[in-house]
Amino acid sequence: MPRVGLNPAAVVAAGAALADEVGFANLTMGLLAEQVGVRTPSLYKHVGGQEDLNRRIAALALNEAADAVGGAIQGYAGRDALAAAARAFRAFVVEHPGRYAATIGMEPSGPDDPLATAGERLLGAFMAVLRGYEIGESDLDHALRMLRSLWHGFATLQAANGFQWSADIDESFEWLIAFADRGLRAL
Amino acid sequence: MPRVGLNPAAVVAAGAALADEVGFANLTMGLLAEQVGVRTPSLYKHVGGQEDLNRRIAALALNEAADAVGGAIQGYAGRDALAAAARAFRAFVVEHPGRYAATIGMEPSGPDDPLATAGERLLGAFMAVLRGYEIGESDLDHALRMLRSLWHGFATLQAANGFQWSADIDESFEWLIAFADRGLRAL
DNA sequence: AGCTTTAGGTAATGGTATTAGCTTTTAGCT
DNA sequence: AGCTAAAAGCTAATACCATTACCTAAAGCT
Repeated sequence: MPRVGLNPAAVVAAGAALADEVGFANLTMGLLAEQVGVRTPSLYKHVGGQEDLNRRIAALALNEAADAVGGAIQGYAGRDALAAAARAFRAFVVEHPGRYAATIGMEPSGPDDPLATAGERLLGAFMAVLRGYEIGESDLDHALRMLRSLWHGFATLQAANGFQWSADIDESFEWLIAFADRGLRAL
Repeated sequence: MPRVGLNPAAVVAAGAALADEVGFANLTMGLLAEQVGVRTPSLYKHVGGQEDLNRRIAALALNEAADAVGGAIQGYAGRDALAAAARAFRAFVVEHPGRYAATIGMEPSGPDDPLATAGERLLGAFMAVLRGYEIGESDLDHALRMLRSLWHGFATLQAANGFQWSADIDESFEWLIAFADRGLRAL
Protein backbone atom coordinates (compact mmCIF):
# COMPACT_ATOMS: atom_id res chain seq x y z
CA MET A 1 0.00 0.00 0.00
CA PRO A 2 1.96 2.98 -1.22
CA ARG A 3 1.22 6.11 0.71
CA VAL A 4 -0.50 8.87 -1.18
CA GLY A 5 0.74 11.65 1.08
CA LEU A 6 -2.56 13.33 1.79
CA ASN A 7 -3.23 16.04 4.32
CA PRO A 8 -6.35 17.88 5.40
CA ALA A 9 -5.78 20.81 3.07
CA ALA A 10 -5.31 18.55 0.05
CA VAL A 11 -8.45 16.58 0.87
CA VAL A 12 -10.49 19.76 1.26
CA ALA A 13 -9.10 21.22 -1.96
CA ALA A 14 -9.92 18.03 -3.84
CA GLY A 15 -13.38 18.03 -2.29
CA ALA A 16 -13.97 21.61 -3.41
CA ALA A 17 -12.80 20.83 -6.92
CA LEU A 18 -15.00 17.76 -7.05
CA ALA A 19 -17.98 19.74 -5.79
CA ASP A 20 -17.45 22.23 -8.61
CA GLU A 21 -17.36 19.36 -11.06
CA VAL A 22 -20.27 17.15 -9.98
CA GLY A 23 -22.31 19.58 -7.92
CA PHE A 24 -22.23 20.04 -4.19
CA ALA A 25 -25.26 17.84 -3.64
CA ASN A 26 -23.49 14.94 -5.36
CA LEU A 27 -20.27 15.26 -3.39
CA THR A 28 -19.89 12.01 -1.51
CA MET A 29 -17.14 10.63 0.66
CA GLY A 30 -16.75 7.62 -1.60
CA LEU A 31 -16.43 9.74 -4.71
CA LEU A 32 -13.87 11.99 -3.07
CA ALA A 33 -11.89 8.98 -1.85
CA GLU A 34 -11.80 7.57 -5.36
CA GLN A 35 -10.72 10.95 -6.70
CA VAL A 36 -7.72 11.20 -4.38
CA GLY A 37 -6.83 7.53 -4.81
CA VAL A 38 -7.67 6.17 -1.41
CA ARG A 39 -10.35 4.01 0.24
CA THR A 40 -13.24 5.86 1.84
CA PRO A 41 -12.43 5.30 5.53
CA SER A 42 -8.92 6.68 5.04
CA LEU A 43 -10.40 10.13 4.51
CA TYR A 44 -11.34 10.16 8.17
CA LYS A 45 -7.65 10.44 9.01
CA HIS A 46 -7.74 13.95 7.55
CA VAL A 47 -11.25 15.29 8.05
CA GLY A 48 -13.78 14.61 10.75
CA GLY A 49 -16.48 13.42 8.38
CA GLN A 50 -18.86 14.73 5.80
CA GLU A 51 -20.13 17.60 7.91
CA ASP A 52 -16.60 18.69 8.75
CA LEU A 53 -15.57 18.40 5.11
CA ASN A 54 -18.50 20.55 4.01
CA ARG A 55 -17.65 23.21 6.56
CA ARG A 56 -14.04 23.29 5.46
CA ILE A 57 -15.01 23.55 1.81
CA ALA A 58 -17.33 26.42 2.72
CA ALA A 59 -14.57 28.19 4.65
CA LEU A 60 -12.18 27.70 1.74
CA ALA A 61 -14.74 29.11 -0.67
CA LEU A 62 -15.40 32.18 1.47
CA ASN A 63 -11.69 32.84 1.84
CA GLU A 64 -11.14 32.50 -1.89
CA ALA A 65 -14.08 34.76 -2.59
CA ALA A 66 -12.72 37.32 -0.14
CA ASP A 67 -9.33 37.15 -1.87
CA ALA A 68 -10.91 37.56 -5.28
CA VAL A 69 -13.06 40.51 -4.26
CA GLY A 70 -10.37 42.11 -2.14
CA GLY A 71 -7.85 41.81 -4.96
CA ALA A 72 -10.22 43.12 -7.58
CA ILE A 73 -10.93 46.39 -5.81
CA GLN A 74 -7.29 47.30 -5.24
CA GLY A 75 -6.69 50.75 -6.63
CA TYR A 76 -10.32 51.48 -7.31
CA ALA A 77 -12.92 53.49 -5.44
CA GLY A 78 -16.55 54.44 -5.80
CA ARG A 79 -18.37 53.03 -8.75
CA ASP A 80 -15.28 51.38 -10.19
CA ALA A 81 -14.67 49.51 -6.95
CA LEU A 82 -18.32 48.49 -6.74
CA ALA A 83 -18.26 47.15 -10.29
CA ALA A 84 -14.96 45.35 -9.78
CA ALA A 85 -16.16 43.73 -6.56
CA ALA A 86 -19.46 42.65 -8.04
CA ARG A 87 -17.87 41.19 -11.14
CA ALA A 88 -15.21 39.37 -9.18
CA PHE A 89 -17.78 37.92 -6.83
CA ARG A 90 -20.04 36.73 -9.59
CA ALA A 91 -17.14 35.31 -11.57
CA PHE A 92 -16.07 33.34 -8.55
CA VAL A 93 -19.54 31.89 -7.99
CA VAL A 94 -19.97 31.01 -11.65
CA GLU A 95 -16.56 29.36 -11.87
CA HIS A 96 -16.89 27.55 -8.54
CA PRO A 97 -20.58 26.80 -8.11
CA GLY A 98 -20.00 23.66 -6.06
CA ARG A 99 -17.84 25.14 -3.36
CA TYR A 100 -19.98 28.26 -3.18
CA ALA A 101 -23.06 26.11 -2.74
CA ALA A 102 -21.34 24.67 0.33
CA THR A 103 -21.53 28.10 1.97
CA ILE A 104 -25.30 28.41 1.57
CA GLY A 105 -27.13 27.67 4.76
CA MET A 106 -23.93 26.99 6.66
CA GLU A 107 -23.81 28.88 9.92
CA PRO A 108 -20.66 29.30 12.01
CA SER A 109 -20.62 27.26 15.20
CA GLY A 110 -18.86 29.96 17.18
CA PRO A 111 -16.94 33.21 16.98
CA ASP A 112 -13.59 31.50 16.34
CA ASP A 113 -14.96 29.11 13.74
CA PRO A 114 -12.77 29.48 10.62
CA LEU A 115 -16.02 29.76 8.74
CA ALA A 116 -16.91 32.90 10.69
CA THR A 117 -13.48 34.39 10.06
CA ALA A 118 -13.73 33.72 6.35
CA GLY A 119 -17.20 35.22 6.20
CA GLU A 120 -15.98 38.34 7.94
CA ARG A 121 -13.15 38.67 5.45
CA LEU A 122 -15.62 38.67 2.59
CA LEU A 123 -17.80 41.17 4.40
CA GLY A 124 -14.73 43.32 4.97
CA ALA A 125 -14.06 43.43 1.25
CA PHE A 126 -17.58 44.64 0.58
CA MET A 127 -17.27 47.13 3.41
CA ALA A 128 -14.17 48.53 1.73
CA VAL A 129 -16.28 49.20 -1.35
CA LEU A 130 -18.81 51.11 0.72
CA ARG A 131 -16.09 53.34 2.12
CA GLY A 132 -15.80 54.84 -1.34
CA TYR A 133 -19.28 56.31 -0.94
CA GLU A 134 -20.39 58.98 1.43
CA ILE A 135 -22.66 56.91 3.59
CA GLY A 136 -23.83 57.88 7.05
CA GLU A 137 -22.95 55.66 9.96
CA SER A 138 -26.57 54.64 10.44
CA ASP A 139 -26.89 53.46 6.85
CA LEU A 140 -23.66 51.48 6.63
CA ASP A 141 -24.89 48.17 8.01
CA HIS A 142 -28.05 48.31 5.95
CA ALA A 143 -26.11 49.12 2.80
CA LEU A 144 -23.76 46.24 3.45
CA ARG A 145 -26.67 43.85 3.80
CA MET A 146 -28.17 45.26 0.64
CA LEU A 147 -25.02 44.58 -1.35
CA ARG A 148 -24.69 41.14 0.09
CA SER A 149 -28.30 40.23 -0.61
CA LEU A 150 -28.12 41.58 -4.13
CA TRP A 151 -24.93 39.80 -5.20
CA HIS A 152 -25.71 36.63 -3.33
CA GLY A 153 -29.22 36.53 -4.73
CA PHE A 154 -28.13 37.16 -8.28
CA ALA A 155 -25.27 34.68 -8.13
CA THR A 156 -27.31 31.87 -6.60
CA LEU A 157 -30.18 32.43 -8.99
CA GLN A 158 -27.84 32.32 -11.93
CA ALA A 159 -26.01 29.27 -10.60
CA ALA A 160 -29.37 27.50 -10.27
CA ASN A 161 -30.32 28.53 -13.80
CA GLY A 162 -33.08 30.52 -12.18
CA PHE A 163 -33.34 33.01 -15.02
CA GLN A 164 -35.17 30.89 -17.51
CA TRP A 165 -35.50 33.24 -20.47
CA SER A 166 -31.76 33.30 -20.16
CA ALA A 167 -30.74 36.02 -22.60
CA ASP A 168 -28.67 38.97 -21.52
CA ILE A 169 -27.70 37.86 -18.06
CA ASP A 170 -24.45 39.79 -18.32
CA GLU A 171 -26.36 42.88 -19.33
CA SER A 172 -28.70 42.48 -16.38
CA PHE A 173 -25.74 42.22 -14.06
CA GLU A 174 -24.18 45.42 -15.34
CA TRP A 175 -27.58 47.06 -14.96
CA LEU A 176 -27.65 45.87 -11.35
CA ILE A 177 -24.26 47.42 -10.69
CA ALA A 178 -25.40 50.74 -12.09
CA PHE A 179 -28.60 50.55 -10.08
CA ALA A 180 -26.75 49.89 -6.83
CA ASP A 181 -24.25 52.62 -7.59
CA ARG A 182 -26.93 55.25 -8.19
CA GLY A 183 -28.71 54.21 -5.01
CA LEU A 184 -25.57 54.34 -2.90
CA ARG A 185 -24.57 57.75 -4.25
CA ALA A 186 -28.03 59.07 -3.46
CA LEU A 187 -27.58 58.34 0.22
CA MET B 1 -54.28 -2.65 7.65
CA PRO B 2 -56.72 0.21 7.58
CA ARG B 3 -56.21 2.51 4.65
CA VAL B 4 -55.04 5.98 5.43
CA GLY B 5 -56.50 7.54 2.32
CA LEU B 6 -53.42 9.31 1.07
CA ASN B 7 -52.93 10.98 -2.26
CA PRO B 8 -50.03 12.78 -3.90
CA ALA B 9 -51.19 16.22 -2.79
CA ALA B 10 -51.55 15.13 0.83
CA VAL B 11 -48.12 13.53 0.83
CA VAL B 12 -46.51 16.62 -0.66
CA ALA B 13 -48.32 18.90 1.79
CA ALA B 14 -47.20 16.76 4.71
CA GLY B 15 -43.67 16.74 3.33
CA ALA B 16 -43.65 20.52 3.07
CA ALA B 17 -44.96 20.88 6.61
CA LEU B 18 -42.38 18.44 7.88
CA ALA B 19 -39.61 20.27 6.03
CA ASP B 20 -40.67 23.48 7.73
CA GLU B 21 -40.55 21.72 11.07
CA VAL B 22 -37.31 19.75 10.91
CA GLY B 23 -35.47 21.56 8.12
CA PHE B 24 -35.35 20.62 4.49
CA ALA B 25 -32.02 18.85 4.84
CA ASN B 26 -33.50 16.56 7.48
CA LEU B 27 -36.58 15.65 5.49
CA THR B 28 -36.37 11.92 4.94
CA MET B 29 -38.73 9.44 3.36
CA GLY B 30 -38.88 7.42 6.56
CA LEU B 31 -39.71 10.45 8.68
CA LEU B 32 -42.42 11.53 6.28
CA ALA B 33 -43.89 8.02 6.22
CA GLU B 34 -44.03 7.98 10.00
CA GLN B 35 -45.66 11.40 9.99
CA VAL B 36 -48.48 10.34 7.68
CA GLY B 37 -48.91 7.00 9.43
CA VAL B 38 -47.63 4.62 6.78
CA ARG B 39 -44.56 2.47 6.10
CA THR B 40 -41.85 4.00 3.96
CA PRO B 41 -42.33 2.05 0.72
CA SER B 42 -46.01 2.98 0.62
CA LEU B 43 -45.04 6.56 -0.14
CA TYR B 44 -43.86 5.41 -3.55
CA LYS B 45 -47.49 4.82 -4.49
CA HIS B 46 -47.99 8.58 -4.42
CA VAL B 47 -44.67 10.18 -5.33
CA GLY B 48 -41.90 8.95 -7.55
CA GLY B 49 -39.20 9.15 -4.90
CA GLN B 50 -37.22 11.66 -2.93
CA GLU B 51 -36.23 13.73 -5.93
CA ASP B 52 -39.81 13.89 -7.16
CA LEU B 53 -41.04 14.76 -3.68
CA ASN B 54 -38.53 17.58 -3.41
CA ARG B 55 -39.55 19.01 -6.75
CA ARG B 56 -43.22 18.90 -5.81
CA ILE B 57 -42.54 20.59 -2.51
CA ALA B 58 -40.61 23.28 -4.35
CA ALA B 59 -43.44 23.80 -6.82
CA LEU B 60 -45.93 24.00 -3.96
CA ALA B 61 -43.77 26.56 -2.20
CA LEU B 62 -43.43 28.73 -5.31
CA ASN B 63 -47.17 28.61 -5.93
CA GLU B 64 -47.91 29.53 -2.32
CA ALA B 65 -45.39 32.35 -2.46
CA ALA B 66 -46.96 33.61 -5.66
CA ASP B 67 -50.38 33.52 -4.01
CA ALA B 68 -49.09 35.35 -0.96
CA VAL B 69 -47.34 38.06 -2.96
CA GLY B 70 -50.15 38.37 -5.47
CA GLY B 71 -52.72 38.69 -2.74
CA ALA B 72 -50.71 41.18 -0.76
CA ILE B 73 -50.42 43.69 -3.57
CA GLN B 74 -54.13 43.77 -4.38
CA GLY B 75 -55.31 47.34 -4.28
CA TYR B 76 -51.85 48.82 -3.94
CA ALA B 77 -49.52 50.43 -6.42
CA GLY B 78 -46.11 51.99 -6.49
CA ARG B 79 -44.20 52.01 -3.26
CA ASP B 80 -47.08 50.52 -1.29
CA ALA B 81 -47.26 47.57 -3.64
CA LEU B 82 -43.50 47.11 -3.53
CA ALA B 83 -43.49 47.10 0.27
CA ALA B 84 -46.46 44.76 0.47
CA ALA B 85 -44.90 42.33 -1.98
CA ALA B 86 -41.54 42.36 -0.26
CA ARG B 87 -43.02 41.86 3.20
CA ALA B 88 -45.32 39.10 2.03
CA PHE B 89 -42.46 37.31 0.33
CA ARG B 90 -40.17 37.52 3.32
CA ALA B 91 -42.95 36.51 5.71
CA PHE B 92 -43.57 33.45 3.60
CA VAL B 93 -39.91 32.45 3.63
CA VAL B 94 -39.57 33.02 7.36
CA GLU B 95 -42.74 31.06 8.15
CA HIS B 96 -41.95 28.26 5.71
CA PRO B 97 -38.17 27.98 5.64
CA GLY B 98 -38.18 24.27 4.87
CA ARG B 99 -40.34 24.34 1.78
CA TYR B 100 -38.66 27.49 0.49
CA ALA B 101 -35.28 25.82 0.91
CA ALA B 102 -36.56 23.13 -1.46
CA THR B 103 -36.73 25.74 -4.21
CA ILE B 104 -33.09 26.79 -3.89
CA GLY B 105 -30.98 25.35 -6.64
CA MET B 106 -33.90 23.49 -8.17
CA GLU B 107 -34.07 24.02 -11.90
CA PRO B 108 -37.11 23.18 -14.03
CA SER B 109 -36.63 20.16 -16.25
CA GLY B 110 -38.62 21.67 -19.11
CA PRO B 111 -41.01 24.41 -20.11
CA ASP B 112 -44.10 22.50 -18.93
CA ASP B 113 -42.57 21.45 -15.63
CA PRO B 114 -45.00 22.55 -12.87
CA LEU B 115 -41.98 24.03 -11.20
CA ALA B 116 -41.45 26.37 -14.13
CA THR B 117 -45.10 27.37 -14.12
CA ALA B 118 -44.99 28.13 -10.41
CA GLY B 119 -41.84 30.17 -10.83
CA GLU B 120 -43.44 32.17 -13.59
CA ARG B 121 -46.44 32.89 -11.38
CA LEU B 122 -44.16 34.34 -8.72
CA LEU B 123 -42.36 36.38 -11.34
CA GLY B 124 -45.70 37.63 -12.58
CA ALA B 125 -46.55 38.92 -9.14
CA PHE B 126 -43.32 40.89 -9.00
CA MET B 127 -43.92 42.14 -12.52
CA ALA B 128 -47.28 43.50 -11.38
CA VAL B 129 -45.40 45.54 -8.79
CA LEU B 130 -43.14 47.00 -11.45
CA ARG B 131 -46.12 48.13 -13.49
CA GLY B 132 -46.77 50.67 -10.77
CA TYR B 133 -43.55 52.44 -11.71
CA GLU B 134 -42.79 54.27 -14.88
CA ILE B 135 -40.17 51.96 -16.26
CA GLY B 136 -39.08 51.84 -19.85
CA GLU B 137 -39.51 48.63 -21.77
CA SER B 138 -35.76 48.08 -21.97
CA ASP B 139 -35.37 48.29 -18.19
CA LEU B 140 -38.25 46.01 -17.23
CA ASP B 141 -36.50 42.66 -17.39
CA HIS B 142 -33.46 44.00 -15.59
CA ALA B 143 -35.59 45.55 -12.88
CA LEU B 144 -37.46 42.30 -12.42
CA ARG B 145 -34.23 40.40 -11.99
CA MET B 146 -33.03 43.02 -9.55
CA LEU B 147 -36.11 42.62 -7.37
CA ARG B 148 -35.89 38.89 -7.50
CA SER B 149 -32.21 38.83 -6.64
CA LEU B 150 -32.69 41.28 -3.80
CA TRP B 151 -35.58 39.51 -2.08
CA HIS B 152 -34.29 36.05 -2.75
CA GLY B 153 -30.85 36.98 -1.49
CA PHE B 154 -32.12 38.63 1.63
CA ALA B 155 -34.54 35.83 2.42
CA THR B 156 -32.04 33.03 1.92
CA LEU B 157 -29.37 34.84 3.89
CA GLN B 158 -31.76 35.39 6.75
CA ALA B 159 -33.08 31.83 6.61
CA ALA B 160 -29.49 30.60 6.82
CA ASN B 161 -28.81 32.91 9.74
CA GLY B 162 -26.33 34.59 7.45
CA PHE B 163 -26.53 37.93 9.21
CA GLN B 164 -24.46 37.09 12.23
CA TRP B 165 -24.58 40.37 14.14
CA SER B 166 -28.27 39.71 13.96
CA ALA B 167 -29.78 42.88 15.38
CA ASP B 168 -32.20 44.99 13.38
CA ILE B 169 -32.93 42.61 10.54
CA ASP B 170 -36.43 44.02 10.23
CA GLU B 171 -35.02 47.50 10.05
CA SER B 172 -32.59 46.47 7.34
CA PHE B 173 -35.42 44.98 5.36
CA GLU B 174 -37.47 48.15 5.48
CA TRP B 175 -34.35 50.03 4.46
CA LEU B 176 -34.01 47.70 1.49
CA ILE B 177 -37.58 48.39 0.43
CA ALA B 178 -36.98 52.13 0.54
CA PHE B 179 -33.73 51.72 -1.36
CA ALA B 180 -35.37 49.71 -4.12
CA ASP B 181 -38.29 52.12 -4.31
CA ARG B 182 -36.04 55.15 -4.72
CA GLY B 183 -34.04 53.38 -7.38
CA LEU B 184 -37.10 52.29 -9.33
CA ARG B 185 -38.64 55.76 -9.22
CA ALA B 186 -35.40 57.22 -10.52
CA LEU B 187 -35.64 55.19 -13.69
C1' DA C 1 18.50 -1.04 14.20
C1' DG C 2 14.50 -0.38 17.02
C1' DC C 3 10.51 2.25 18.36
C1' DT C 4 6.64 5.36 17.79
C1' DT C 5 3.54 7.71 15.09
C1' DT C 6 0.31 7.66 11.56
C1' DA C 7 -1.56 7.02 6.80
C1' DG C 8 -3.71 3.62 4.89
C1' DG C 9 -6.49 -0.83 4.60
C1' DT C 10 -10.33 -4.40 5.74
C1' DA C 11 -14.44 -5.64 8.08
C1' DA C 12 -18.55 -4.49 10.20
C1' DT C 13 -22.61 -1.48 11.60
C1' DG C 14 -26.47 1.44 10.96
C1' DG C 15 -29.21 4.32 8.29
C1' DT C 16 -31.12 5.63 3.89
C1' DA C 17 -33.64 5.18 -0.62
C1' DT C 18 -35.54 2.09 -3.61
C1' DT C 19 -37.55 -2.18 -5.90
C1' DA C 20 -40.10 -6.60 -6.03
C1' DG C 21 -43.75 -9.08 -4.94
C1' DC C 22 -47.72 -10.11 -1.97
C1' DT C 23 -52.27 -8.93 0.32
C1' DT C 24 -56.31 -6.54 1.11
C1' DT C 25 -59.20 -2.78 0.68
C1' DT C 26 -62.02 -0.05 -2.21
C1' DA C 27 -64.21 1.65 -6.21
C1' DG C 28 -66.60 0.58 -10.37
C1' DC C 29 -69.47 -2.15 -13.00
C1' DT C 30 -73.25 -5.50 -13.97
C1' DA D 1 -75.86 -7.15 -3.97
C1' DG D 2 -72.00 -9.44 -5.91
C1' DC D 3 -67.90 -9.63 -8.90
C1' DT D 4 -63.73 -7.79 -10.59
C1' DA D 5 -59.77 -5.06 -11.10
C1' DA D 6 -57.12 -1.18 -9.77
C1' DA D 7 -54.78 0.74 -6.15
C1' DA D 8 -53.01 1.30 -1.33
C1' DG D 9 -50.70 -0.73 1.87
C1' DC D 10 -47.43 -4.25 3.68
C1' DT D 11 -42.91 -7.27 4.26
C1' DA D 12 -38.59 -8.60 2.48
C1' DA D 13 -34.62 -7.68 0.04
C1' DT D 14 -31.04 -4.83 -2.30
C1' DA D 15 -27.82 -1.19 -2.83
C1' DC D 16 -25.44 2.70 -1.36
C1' DC D 17 -23.54 5.83 1.97
C1' DA D 18 -21.31 7.45 6.28
C1' DT D 19 -19.02 5.99 10.04
C1' DT D 20 -16.40 3.16 13.54
C1' DA D 21 -13.20 -0.46 15.21
C1' DC D 22 -9.34 -2.54 14.54
C1' DC D 23 -5.30 -4.14 11.92
C1' DT D 24 -0.95 -3.28 8.91
C1' DA D 25 2.76 -1.13 7.12
C1' DA D 26 5.26 3.07 5.93
C1' DA D 27 8.01 7.08 7.72
C1' DG D 28 10.36 9.47 10.92
C1' DC D 29 13.13 9.72 15.10
C1' DT D 30 16.63 8.18 18.61
